[in-house]
Amino acid sequence: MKLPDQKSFIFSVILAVVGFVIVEFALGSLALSPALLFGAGLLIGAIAIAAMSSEGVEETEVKTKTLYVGNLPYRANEGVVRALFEEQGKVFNVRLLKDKNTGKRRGFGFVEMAQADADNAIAKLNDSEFQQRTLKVREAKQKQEDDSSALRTETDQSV
DNA sequence: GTTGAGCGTT
Repeated sequence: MKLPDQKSFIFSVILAVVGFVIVEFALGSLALSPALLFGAGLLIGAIAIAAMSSEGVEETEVKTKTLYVGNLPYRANEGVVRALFEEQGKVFNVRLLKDKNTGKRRGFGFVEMAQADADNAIAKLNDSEFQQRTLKVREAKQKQEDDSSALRTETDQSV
């Protein structure tokens, strides 16, 4: 059993609270015991979370790898980069980083693809010309949260 | 509206 996204989980909790309130109003008019109302609310919440979880597990089997894309032209947006990488495989996510203060594009970003397609995209798109600029496509360094045993970060703290 | 080595946010 695996939990869905953090966003889906939070949404499930909200749904559980809403279900609890609904049960309160529905059964409250019947003048039942508060303990029974609380139990019914927890039951509705559990059913809601189980339903949301079963929906999230359906597509959690895909193994993705994050790619670092550098030396991008400033005029490039996420749509063009996504279209470029989709020529090599399925693209799950594209993030072009912008400066937090000014909001301008910083000229690099991250593309999330499948593992095989990601390796193919590196070989095809690295040092390739894109809008008169030489792209730098490499494997992303750290921020990817995946169990890929290829890169294992070991803490070098001395005993 | 500008610039040009780099590894990041919900």
